[in-house]
Amino acid sequence: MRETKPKEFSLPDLAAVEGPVRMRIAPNPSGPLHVGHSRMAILNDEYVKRYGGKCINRFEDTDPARIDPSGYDSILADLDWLDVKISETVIQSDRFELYYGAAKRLLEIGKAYICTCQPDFWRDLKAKKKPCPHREEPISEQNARWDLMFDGGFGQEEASLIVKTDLSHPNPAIRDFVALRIDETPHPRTGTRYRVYPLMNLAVAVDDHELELTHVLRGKDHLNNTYRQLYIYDYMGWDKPTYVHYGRVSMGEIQLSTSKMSAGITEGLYAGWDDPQLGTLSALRRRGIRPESIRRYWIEAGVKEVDIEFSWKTLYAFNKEVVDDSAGRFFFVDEPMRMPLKAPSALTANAPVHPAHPERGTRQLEVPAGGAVYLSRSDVPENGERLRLKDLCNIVFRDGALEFEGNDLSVLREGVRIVHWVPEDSVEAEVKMTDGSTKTGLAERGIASAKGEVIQLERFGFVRVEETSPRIRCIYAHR
RNA sequence: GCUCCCGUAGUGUAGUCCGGUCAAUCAUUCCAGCCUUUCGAGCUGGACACCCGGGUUCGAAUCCCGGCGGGAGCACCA
Repeated sequence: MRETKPKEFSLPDLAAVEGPVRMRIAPNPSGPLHVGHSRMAILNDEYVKRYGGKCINRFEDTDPARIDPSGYDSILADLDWLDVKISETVIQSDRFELYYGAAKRLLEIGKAYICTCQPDFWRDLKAKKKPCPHREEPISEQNARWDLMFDGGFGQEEASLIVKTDLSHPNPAIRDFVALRIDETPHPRTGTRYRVYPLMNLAVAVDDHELELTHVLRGKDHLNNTYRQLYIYDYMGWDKPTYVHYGRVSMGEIQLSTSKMSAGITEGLYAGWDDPQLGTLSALRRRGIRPESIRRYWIEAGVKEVDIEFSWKTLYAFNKEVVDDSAGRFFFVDEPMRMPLKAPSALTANAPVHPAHPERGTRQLEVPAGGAVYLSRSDVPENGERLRLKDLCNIVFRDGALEFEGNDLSVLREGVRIVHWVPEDSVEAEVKMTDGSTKTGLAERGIASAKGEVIQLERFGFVRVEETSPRIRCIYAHR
């Protein structure tokens, strides 16, 4: 059965939808969000938008050593910028009692045990499909050890609560898993109030159930975690949400590892989390990449379980579409070379602010008689070569000067190149590129009024004007 | 090593469940042409794919088997 091709790309329908959905995004507050993270946020948001319901933000901060306290705020800001609608935010470090309760119950119904083996020893046994000596000990023993865990009778790695699955499970990743551990590291939010920390599989299963989620969307790197969490659901007799696992995204060259970005910042390699070299959302925002473009990208990528390669080219193409209509045009000359212009009189260019919108007017650029213009080094013509100075006139280059050669546009048919230029009264400007370099040059004066806007530097690319004083500073977006 | 998942053009994606209308969709990319004003703009056109091998069938991208390839997990991280 063939259906008419939808003009707009859209996500496939979710399975098992009965009324409003409840979904969640579950960031770890270890730093700001990057493009990779934006996928889960946007996908969840899209489905909640389609079916109605709620999208819950849950901070997963159950590893005190891996939290950057600024993440709680920066992630919320990033989500807001992405236009992801959060109905409610919960923080796992507020909910430890809930996890303890579930863990205690698992212990009491014989589906969990407290192990005091050396971790390596326990892992080896597991690999051999053998139970550790504590696995089948009586409940009284287990309870005694539970108390010791909480009272401080055990130190880090001396005891942990383990959920039983199936030791003979063919997949070694699914056999018994740790659910509660002891950690003395102070937590940024709760300090030393707790010393027993849940691990993700316990916390996630309990929360997904408590929050009454209908659908869980996650990367397929969590596939085995899903299988583990399902054991908890079964033991507790909970209804299961519908899981969707999407494939891995390979992002290519760009640096996305939170720890590496953080290290790069301290080393001075990057100016901050929003350095244009990075793939953080704050960096993209600075460059003028619009959230709509990112959203469209992830919608087109879909939720298939295949691994995909991220294409910056495609994202840029989408962004160009979003941004082009409102981007005013300006001339910027990189590596400027002063070229005397021999013309019979003063010249004035009336360059359109936007070629598709004549109603927005023109930029008037004056070249006085006997004056000069600047060209980019790479545009300097060869002796005898003719050029079209865009929106100004035709010239021929002879003996180090540009000679006026009328204004007849038909020369373009002969293959004469068109180049951009700036007059002598232009202002210094710099463009921060995404490879960390900076291009300096001259821009027409009018650019000073475009602060904060995304503009197109003709024949150079789209940039966002970040500062206009004391000097013009732009961040490069894409061509 | 063990386990699981996946395999349509350069990159994504539709189609695969319910085999024919698929000599395979759309987007992006790339190339060419057009355009008396830019462009890396616009328009038009073009190029590029069903991992391989068997089998079932009148007919397979779609079903079966085998191979190959890619990814993930086997953490007291998430």
